[in-house]
Amino acid sequence: MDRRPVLLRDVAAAAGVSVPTASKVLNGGGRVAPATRDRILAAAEALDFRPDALAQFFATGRSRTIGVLTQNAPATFTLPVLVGAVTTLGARGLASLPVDGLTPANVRALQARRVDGLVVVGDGLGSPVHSVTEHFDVPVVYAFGISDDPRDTSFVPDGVMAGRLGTEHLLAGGRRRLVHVTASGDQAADERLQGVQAVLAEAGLELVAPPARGGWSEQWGVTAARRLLDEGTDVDAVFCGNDQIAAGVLTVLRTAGTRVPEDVAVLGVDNWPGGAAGGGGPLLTTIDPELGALGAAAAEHLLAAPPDHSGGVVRTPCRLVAGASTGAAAL
Amino acid sequence: MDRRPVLLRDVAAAAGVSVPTASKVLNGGGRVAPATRDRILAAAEALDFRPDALAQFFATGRSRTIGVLTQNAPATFTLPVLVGAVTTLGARGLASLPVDGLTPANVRALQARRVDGLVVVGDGLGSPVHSVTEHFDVPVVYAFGISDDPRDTSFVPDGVMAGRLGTEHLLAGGRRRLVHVTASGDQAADERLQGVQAVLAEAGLELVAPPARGGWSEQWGVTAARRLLDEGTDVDAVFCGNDQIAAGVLTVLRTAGTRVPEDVAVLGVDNWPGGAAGGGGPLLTTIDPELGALGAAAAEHLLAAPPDHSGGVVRTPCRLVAGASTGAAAL
DNA sequence: CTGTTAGCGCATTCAC
DNA sequence: GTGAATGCGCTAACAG
Repeated sequence: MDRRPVLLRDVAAAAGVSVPTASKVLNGGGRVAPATRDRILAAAEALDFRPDALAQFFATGRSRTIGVLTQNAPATFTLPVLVGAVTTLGARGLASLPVDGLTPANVRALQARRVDGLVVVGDGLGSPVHSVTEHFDVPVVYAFGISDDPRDTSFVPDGVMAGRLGTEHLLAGGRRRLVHVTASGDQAADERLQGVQAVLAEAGLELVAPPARGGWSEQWGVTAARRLLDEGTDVDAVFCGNDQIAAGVLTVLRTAGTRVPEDVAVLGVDNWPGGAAGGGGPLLTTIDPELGALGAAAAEHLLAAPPDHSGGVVRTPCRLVAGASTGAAAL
Repeated sequence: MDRRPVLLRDVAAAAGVSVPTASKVLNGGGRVAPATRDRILAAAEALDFRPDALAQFFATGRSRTIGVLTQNAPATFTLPVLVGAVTTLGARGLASLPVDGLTPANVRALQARRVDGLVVVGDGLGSPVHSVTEHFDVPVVYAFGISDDPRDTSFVPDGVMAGRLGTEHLLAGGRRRLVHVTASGDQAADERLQGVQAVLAEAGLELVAPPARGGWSEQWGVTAARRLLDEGTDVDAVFCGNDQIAAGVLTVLRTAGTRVPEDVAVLGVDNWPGGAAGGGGPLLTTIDPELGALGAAAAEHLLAAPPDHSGGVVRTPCRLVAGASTGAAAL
C-alpha cells in the first residue's frame, strides 16, 4: 500500500542510464538511441514507474490546474457551465479550482495557486464581465458572459439561433400569426427577437403585433397574455423570451379557455425546470441553451489554443426541445 | 504582470533573518521570539509575499487536490453531487480532479496525481459502490452510493426522512386515506415507504391499500393510478416514490376528472424538473433530496476528519418543496 | 547521442 | 531562539 515509490532514478539505474536521459525519453523527448530508449521504456514499464506529479509540477512550473472563477456560483445558469468546464478539464487530466466571486482576494488566490489557465464564468449577457486577463500571465477565457475587454475570448449562447430555431419550429408546425413576449433592455432578449424576425422575414412574414417587452418574469407573461386577449389579437403562436414568461402565458391562455396547442402554440427559451415540463411528458416546447456544452467549449478553447489572440465573442449553439405546447409531443 | 515573484528568501532578507526562520513563522510554526516574528510577518505583508504553491506542495508532499471519482458522470443525480463537492472543496482552496468511471486506469491516474483525498460518487442506492479505499493511502469518502466495504464512510440521502416529511405534510393537510405508489426491489423505495408507514403508524393510521410497487417510470404511475380508479379505492392522497410516477398519476387523475388537490393530493420525490413544475408556480409537491448538500457534506467529511475510522452510512436530510398538488401552493 | 552539473522554492532536520 | 546544512524528484542547460 505504501511501499517506497519507484523513482526515476530507479528506472535509470535499471536501464543503465543516467536520470536525465531517462527523463527525456519518458517525456517523449529528444535525440536518444532507439536501443537505449527501448531499454528505458521497458524498465519504466517493468517497475511500474509513475512520475511524482508534484515534483514534475514544481520542476516545470506548471500546475495542471485550471482556475474556474464564477461570478455567481449559486446562480441557476452558472451551474451547468461550471459542470461542463470542470468535467471537460478533468477528462484531460487537469484539476479545477473553482472559486466564487470576482474579488481581488480570489484573483490573488488563483495566482498564488499558480493555475495554468482560467475560465471566468459570468452571469449571462446582462452585464459584461470585468476582464481579469491582465492579472494573469496564463490564458484566460470567459464563459456565459462577455469580457469588457474585446481582446478576450468570450463564449456565450447563440441567442439569434435560439430565436431562429423556435420560429422555424413554429412555421414548420403551420403557425403564421406569431407574437413575441420577452424582456426589454436585455441583450439576450434582443438577440432572440432578432432571430425571430429574421426567420419571419425570410418567410415573407412578420410578427402580428409589436414585440411585447417587459421583464423575464412569469408575471410579465401573465400581463402580456391578458393584454393580447383583451386586444383580441388574432394569434396562433406565442414565442416567449424565456420559460417563465411562457409559464405565465400558458396559465392565462388555459384559464381563458384557449386550447394549447390546438388554438395557440407556446414556446419558451431556457429549458428551465420551472416552466419546461409537467405531468404527461415534456409540456412546454423550449430552446435549451446547452450551457454544459458551452462550459466545455470554453475549457477546450483554453487547452487547444496556443493563446490565439483572436479574441472576440464565440456563440455556441442551442437546441430545440419539442414539447406538447407546440403540438410536437403528445400531452 | 510578470515581475519576478517575491520569494521567501526576500522576506527573510527584508526581515533580517534566515529563510528557515521565516518559513517557520509563516507556517504558524515553532518557537520564535515575538519581536522577530512580527518583523517577519510585517516584511511578508509589505512585500506581498505569496509562497509558491508548487514548491510548497512538492516540499510537503501534499497536492491540495482532491480526486472526485464518479461512477456515471452524465447521470442526472450525479451532477448536483459533483457540484456540491467541487464547490465546497474550492471554497477551502482545494482543487478537484473529476474523473469519470471507476476503472483501474482512473484509479491509477488519481494516485499518480497524488491527490490528498478522494470523493467517490456513486449512482444511488441501487447498487453498492466497489470500495477503492485500499488503493489509496489518503482518506476516501463515498457519496450518493454505499461502499461495499463497511469500514468506509458513505453519504446517502435519507430515504426514511423523505417518506416521513411527505407523509407529515399530507397529514397536516388533513389527508387521511393515503396510498403509496413506488418502485419494487429498490432500497431507496423501501426506505421511503418505511418512512411513510412509520408516520402513519404514529398517527394511528395505515395505508388504505397495500403499497403499489412497480417501476420508477411515469408509465407505472399511469398504470397504478388507473388501477386505483378501477378498484374504486377511496383515497385522498397519493404519495409517489418519485416525480415521474407522480406525473403519470397526475395525468390519469386529471383525465378522469379527479380534482387535484381538492379531491386527491399528489406528492412525489426527487424535485426533478420533468415532473416538479408547470405553469403557474410549483405544481407538484415533492421532496428534494438535496444532493448538492450531500456532495458538500461528503467533501467536508473528508477535510474535517483526522480519518475517523468510524465508517458506516451517513444519511443526509431532504427537504419538502410544497407545490399545488397538495394544496400547499396556489395553482 | 549521453552524462555531468545545476537549480526550481520551500520545509525540515540538526547544530549553535 | 536562530541559522547552516540538506533533500524533495524532476527537468533544463550545457559539456563531452
